[in-house]
Amino acid sequence: MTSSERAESLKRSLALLWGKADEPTRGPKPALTRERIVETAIAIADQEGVGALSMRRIAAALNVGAMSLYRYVPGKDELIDLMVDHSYGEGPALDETGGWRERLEAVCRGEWAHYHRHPWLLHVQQGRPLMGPNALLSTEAALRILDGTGLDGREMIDAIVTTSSWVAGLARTSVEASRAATETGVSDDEWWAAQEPYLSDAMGERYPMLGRVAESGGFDGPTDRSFEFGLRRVLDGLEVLIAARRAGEHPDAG
Amino acid sequence: MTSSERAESLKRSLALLWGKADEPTRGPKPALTRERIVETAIAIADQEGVGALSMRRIAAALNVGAMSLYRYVPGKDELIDLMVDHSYGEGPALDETGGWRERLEAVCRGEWAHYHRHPWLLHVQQGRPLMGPNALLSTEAALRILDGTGLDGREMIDAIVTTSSWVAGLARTSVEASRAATETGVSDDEWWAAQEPYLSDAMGERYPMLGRVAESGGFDGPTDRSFEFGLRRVLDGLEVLIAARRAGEHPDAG
DNA sequence: GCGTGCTCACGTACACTGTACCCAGTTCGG
DNA sequence: CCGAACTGGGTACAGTGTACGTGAGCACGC
Repeated sequence: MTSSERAESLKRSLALLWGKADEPTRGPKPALTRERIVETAIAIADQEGVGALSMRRIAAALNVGAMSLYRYVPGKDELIDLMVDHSYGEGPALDETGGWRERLEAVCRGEWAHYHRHPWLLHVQQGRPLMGPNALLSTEAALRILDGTGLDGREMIDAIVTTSSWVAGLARTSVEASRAATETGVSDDEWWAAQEPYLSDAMGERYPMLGRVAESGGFDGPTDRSFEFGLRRVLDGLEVLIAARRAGEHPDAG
Repeated sequence: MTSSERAESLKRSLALLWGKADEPTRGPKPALTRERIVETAIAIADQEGVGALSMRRIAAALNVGAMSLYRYVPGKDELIDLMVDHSYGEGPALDETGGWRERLEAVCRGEWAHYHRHPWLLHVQQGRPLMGPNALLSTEAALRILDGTGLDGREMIDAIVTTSSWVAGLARTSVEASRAATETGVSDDEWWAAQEPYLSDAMGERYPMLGRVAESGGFDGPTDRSFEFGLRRVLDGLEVLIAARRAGEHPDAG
């Protein structure tokens, strides 16, 4: 794909996201809609994993030929762009009352649940997210939470980036662990049992800390406990900054 | 792949990681070594992206046939396991002096640099990481940092999981953004310019906060500034907990 | 020494993937 | 009513991971 081709693809995605693609009147009535394709694709990705999401698989679920999908969507990349933005439009609107901390906590819990509902979100391109209508709405809501905390624009963005990055990072290990368990049929217990001979060889000799932690049961994979722990720490860290801002400290001192 | 097949593959990976595979004496001398294959694969993944990492590509770089690699490695999954653990054995040993905060900060900076050196790490299975020798060593070193802070075993693990998750989450967006820029030839400016018409349509109407933040220049993608910001917040959050522990608070109150 | 059998490299083949291209059938505007 | 516009879909191609089979090379037991 050349540079200009990718630029063209970007324009197409944007037009699709904002529904600016003009529909023709001539010709036979379409058997499908873009929304039906997107929702079917999301259902497949949710249930069978992102690895099972192929154009042929989606087409089969819709009882059409594989190439018919390309009448509605320029390619798989653009379809995924649509899936991402569509998923952001699911949940209920956020409660806009309460302090920034409880509201930001609610956002984190929402993202945590969202990633577990749609694990494929963690496996698609997210470096330069297409800002669709629903993604914009989510960002706007998150920003509104931090309005009035004394943070400037950059800091508000960075605060949201920090919490979102943490949730995404943790959700990725959590989601992949549970997917690995169900897909491979190797349970967590079997997994650790297989590694145990090698680990216990190493522990006690060169890795004393690992041995101590293993005895206290620290190695049971990322759980909700890890989420609750991190949530408090990250919000505590933000609270330190916000308290300093409200006490009137100069930005450079934060 | 059936359940028992995956269990077998797991055992093979472990044996490879710990070098317990006994070498035969009969037959012709091998033309390759497993280490050479792993290092070549890492070089390709670093330079050309994980998408370009195919068995045929690796074999071509080593001047052998694609199937020859399967004499040294059971499959691509196991090769990636080896690549991951190999990459953990690169950096210099950590400085073991100083307070927990500066040492943990150094770990975070190390991971940040590590992910930028090997972006493919963020795209491989990490839900149930195979604990190879080098991975164990890194974990041990991180745990040792938190020894004596008053945290118990579970909390030490959760603290490390929290910082690592945040670094990984942020690195993923950062790495993908820069890769997208070089691979597609669409610069950051062009990217935002393409979206601008749609965004400015929405701003001012329904998304006032976004408009304000955009004016203050908050939307320039994840940079080192985002990293420095998050680093302070996450460590501040941990410091709140550790200070409470040292003041003798009961764990349930944290 | 020498055959036996283990181990090597590698070619072929198969089931997948995304999607470019082409063609036949449908439907509406003029 | 007829041509233009549009639809669905078949075929084909260049990729992927890897199962399987074929010879060639090397070390050991006799």
